[in-house]
Amino acid sequence: MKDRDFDNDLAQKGLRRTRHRAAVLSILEQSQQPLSAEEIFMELKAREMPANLSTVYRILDVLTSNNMLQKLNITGGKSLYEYNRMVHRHHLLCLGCKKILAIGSCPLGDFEKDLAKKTDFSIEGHKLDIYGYCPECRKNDSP
Amino acid sequence: MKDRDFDNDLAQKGLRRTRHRAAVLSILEQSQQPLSAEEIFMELKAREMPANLSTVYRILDVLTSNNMLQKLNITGGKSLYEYNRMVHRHHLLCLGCKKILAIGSCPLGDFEKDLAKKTDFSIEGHKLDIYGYCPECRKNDSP
DNA sequence: ATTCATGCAAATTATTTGCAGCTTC
DNA sequence: GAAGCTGCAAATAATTTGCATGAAT
Repeated sequence: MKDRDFDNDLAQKGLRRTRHRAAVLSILEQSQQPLSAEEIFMELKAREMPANLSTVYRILDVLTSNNMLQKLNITGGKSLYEYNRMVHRHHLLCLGCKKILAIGSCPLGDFEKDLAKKTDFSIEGHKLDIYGYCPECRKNDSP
Repeated sequence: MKDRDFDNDLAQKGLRRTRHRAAVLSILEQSQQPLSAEEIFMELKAREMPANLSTVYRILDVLTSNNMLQKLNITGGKSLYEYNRMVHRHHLLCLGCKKILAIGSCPLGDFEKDLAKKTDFSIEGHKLDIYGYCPECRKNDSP
């Protein structure tokens, strides 16, 4: 039932509806955190719908270029993917335990307008990630 | 004479002063753009001070962990490094020609305070990259 | 003299690609 | 049936590591 919705989303974008694509969308839509290709690969296996890792990468590519997902390059290591909820979203990362929280609000609207004026760029978007230590890690590491 | 300064900087951090380290600092300090490990590798060769690529990576690592450089993971491909000028700096990337401009100002001070209050994180820093099309690329691609 | 930096080659990690067979339209 | 997914194995790209040698303290 869940996956029906994703099938429609895929069709609307003119993409073929395959079990794997719908499943990837479902996994990311349900996840609180952005996931790596490999984590998605494992979750697919857990859902009895195993796919090859390269297939996972190809699916993530298609869905990202169709704006159904967003690709995050936060760490320099592996890329993370999240369901694109179409609301403007940023991330707060814990430097200790590496957990990632999504942040709802964004203070950059006026700043971008200003910047466009100053630089004569057309501003298309931005990435903002904020780093710190979460309450738990601060407690455990207190000097 | 330039490199003397960097030697001092290295010494102050308790790091050994080697020609290669000073040269990497000098290259990045003089560069308008963040550079990749490979670009630095080539620039070292151009300056008649060739180093092995893995040495370059090791140098970039040390200098980054000592806060003399900043590592940027903007693209998901190769990491870029820039001289840490200790002023708060962000980047404006052209999606067309991939040029990167540094932006001086940052609007996030109050936002971070707010966020710290709401989430109980201690905020240590952030990364902000802004994407758009530069004047030239807009001219060339106008539909 | 000791500690650490470097070069080299080989290993690792994340991701991409070519091609044959199978699904979806 | 044609277009285009998928699996598999092999290729690539960026970065890391082990070890012997050489340079900085």
